[in-house]
Amino acid sequence: MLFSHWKASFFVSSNYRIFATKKKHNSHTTMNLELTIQNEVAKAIKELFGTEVELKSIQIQKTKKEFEGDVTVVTFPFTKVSRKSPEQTGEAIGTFLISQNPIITKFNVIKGFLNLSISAEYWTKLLIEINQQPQFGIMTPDEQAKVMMIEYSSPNTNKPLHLGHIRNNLLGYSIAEIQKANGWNVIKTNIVNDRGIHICKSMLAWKLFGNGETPQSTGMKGDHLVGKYYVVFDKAYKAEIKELMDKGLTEEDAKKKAPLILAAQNMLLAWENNDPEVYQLWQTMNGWVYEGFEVTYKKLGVDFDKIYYESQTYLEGKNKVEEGLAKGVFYQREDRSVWADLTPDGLDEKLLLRGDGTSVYMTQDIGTAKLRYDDYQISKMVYVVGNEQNYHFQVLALLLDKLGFSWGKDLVHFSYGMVELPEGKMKSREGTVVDADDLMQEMIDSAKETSLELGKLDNCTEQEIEEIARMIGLGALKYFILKVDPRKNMTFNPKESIDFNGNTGPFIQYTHARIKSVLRKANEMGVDYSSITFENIQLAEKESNLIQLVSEFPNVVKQAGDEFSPALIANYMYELVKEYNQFYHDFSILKEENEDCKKFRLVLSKTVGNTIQNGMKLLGIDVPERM
RNA sequence: GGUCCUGUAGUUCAAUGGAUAGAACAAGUGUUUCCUAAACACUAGAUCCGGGUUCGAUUCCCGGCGGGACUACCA
Repeated sequence: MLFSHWKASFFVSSNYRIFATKKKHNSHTTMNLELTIQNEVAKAIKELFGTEVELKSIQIQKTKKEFEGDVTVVTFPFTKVSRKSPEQTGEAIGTFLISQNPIITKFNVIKGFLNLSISAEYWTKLLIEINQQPQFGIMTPDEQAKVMMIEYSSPNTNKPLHLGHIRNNLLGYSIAEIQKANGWNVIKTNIVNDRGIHICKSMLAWKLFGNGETPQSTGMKGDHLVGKYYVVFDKAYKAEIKELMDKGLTEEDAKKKAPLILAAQNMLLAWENNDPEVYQLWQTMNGWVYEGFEVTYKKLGVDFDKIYYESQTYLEGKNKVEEGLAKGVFYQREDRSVWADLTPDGLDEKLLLRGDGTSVYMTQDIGTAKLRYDDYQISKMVYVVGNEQNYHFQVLALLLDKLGFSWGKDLVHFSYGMVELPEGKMKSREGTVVDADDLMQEMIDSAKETSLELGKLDNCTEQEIEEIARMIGLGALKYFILKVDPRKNMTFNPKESIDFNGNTGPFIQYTHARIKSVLRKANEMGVDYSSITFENIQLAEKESNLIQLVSEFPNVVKQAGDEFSPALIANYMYELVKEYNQFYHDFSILKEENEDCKKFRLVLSKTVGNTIQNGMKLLGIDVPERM
C-alpha cells in the first residue's frame, strides 16, 4: 500500500499535478488556439452528427512541416459517430469550420488528418499581445504561492566537485527556476555532508602525512587540497590491506582490521564526543573546502537560499530514531544497533543507528527533513539526487511516514542518471574523475580561442572578451548537460570537446546575439517599431510558424515543471532558434521596403529574442548581446 | 536471486498512442559585392527480438535478450 503510494510520488506526485493545474499562466485573449478549435470542432460534430463529444477527446496537434496548414485535428476517433470514412469525416468538419469561424481560412484532409490554416490577422494580433509581455510564459510567485523546497548539490566535504556534481547542480538550479516560473515559491537548499567517516579519512591522512600544508602554503584550492588527502588515505589504507592479506587474513577481515580504518573510526567517535582537538581540525579543513566550493558554485552560477549542515541535523535524527524505538516502530538488536523492519513493505531491514550509537546517512536525512519542515511551510519537498539512491529515498519516504510525518510519502525524488565516460563510470581512485573547476575553465578557454579565431570580438575590450567567453563556454557546458532527459544516463567524452556548432548552447546564444544586432541597427536607423498595429500584412508561412512556436512557450514551461524536465525547455529553445535562423536567412528585415512589413519582422525578431532570453534563463544560461 | 531505470543512424540526443521516426556531430557537397557563415541548403544512414491491445505502437501490456543502478554498521 505504502509502496504503491511512494511509486506515485516518486517522480512527480499526483498531488502536485492537481495543484499545478490550478495555476494559470499569463492570461491572454487570443491565445488559447487549441481550446478555440476544440470548441469549434465539438460544435461541428454536434451539428453534423448529432453527438456530444468531450473536448479532451478532440486531439489537436501542430501540423507537420510537410503539409499545408497550422493546426491539425485527428479525425479517426470521430468515425464511429460520423459513420463515414476518416477522409469524409474530415471534409465534413472542415467545411463546417470554415463557415463558422473567420480565423480558420482553409483546410485540407489527408487520410484521417484535417489540416486547418489560421488567418494572418489572428497571428499578428497574437504577436502584438505577446510582444507586450516581456515576461511571457513566466509566472511570478505571489504571497500566497505555496512553498517548494528543492534540495540539490549536497556535497561531501572530503573532495572537490566533479562532473557528476555539475549535472546535479545544473539540474537543481534549473528546476528551481522552472518551478518559480510556474508560480511556486521556491527555496533552494543545500545539505552539506560535513561529517562522517569519509571526512575523518581526509583529516587523518592530513594529520599523519600533511606536514602542516594549507591552501595558503601550497597555493591549492581548499577543496582540492582536502581531496588530495582523501586519496592519500585510500592509498595507505589499500597498502595496509594488502599487507594484512599477505599475512593470511581474508580481504574482508583485512578491510575491517587495518589500523588506518580503525583510527578513522576512532576519530569519528571522538568527533561525536566533541573531542576538542579533532573538532578543531574538522573545522579548519571544512573551512578550506567551503572556500573552494564557494568559488566553484559562483563560477557555475548556482546559489542557495538556505544551507543545512549534517553536523547540525544528525542529532535531531537520532532523537527521532530513539522516539521511534520507544514507540515500537523500530527495534534494537543485541549489539544495541537500531533497525527498521521494512519487510512488510517489500523491502529489507534498514540500519538507523550503529551499535556504538553513531548515526548513518539515513539518520541524518530524517533529522534534516524534520528541521526543514519546522523552518518552513513546505508544501512540496524535492530531492535532486542521483538514481543510485532510488532505494534510499524509497526507504526515507517509508520511514518518515512511519514516524508520523504526514508529508513523508509525498516527497519527490528528482532522480537523474549518471554521467559516464566512454570507458564507463568515473572513478576517483583511478584518476578518471572530470574535475568541475578544470572542465569549466577548459570550456571557457576554448570558447575564447574560437571567438578570437573567428574574429568575432575584434572591437571588444579585454574585459568584454572574458565575459563573452565565459557565457559561451558555460553555455555550451550547461546546454550539453541539460538537453538530455534527466532520467537517462549520459556519456561525456573528455577527448572530444563539447561542440559550439549544431544543437548547442552557443548556437542558441548566437541567434540571440544576431537578433540583438539587428535591433541595435534598427534603433540606429531610427526605425520605431514600439507600438504599431498590423493590418493587412501578408504572412509568410515561416513567419506564422514562428509566432505559433513562440506562443507555445508557456505550455512548454508548464510541462517542464510538471515533468521536472529542463530538457523540454532546451529542446524547445533549439526548435525555436532553428526556425528563426531559417527565417533570418530567407528574409530581409532591415532591407525590407514595405515599412509595415519591416516593423512586423522587427517585432517578431524582438519577441523571439526575448523568448530565447527567458527560456535560457530557466536553464541558468546567460545570453550575450554580441558574440 | 529481488527491486528499479534503460535499449532509436557510426556517435550523442529527440519524438502527449498518430501522417514518410526528427536533429546534431562525424563523412561528402553547395550558398557570403546582401541585417554576424558559431548560419543556411543538399546527399547518405536507425526503432534489440517475439507476442498482445488498437483504425493506428518507438510509445501501452506480457515474455525474452542486452546495458546500468541499488540490494553496506559508506555518505
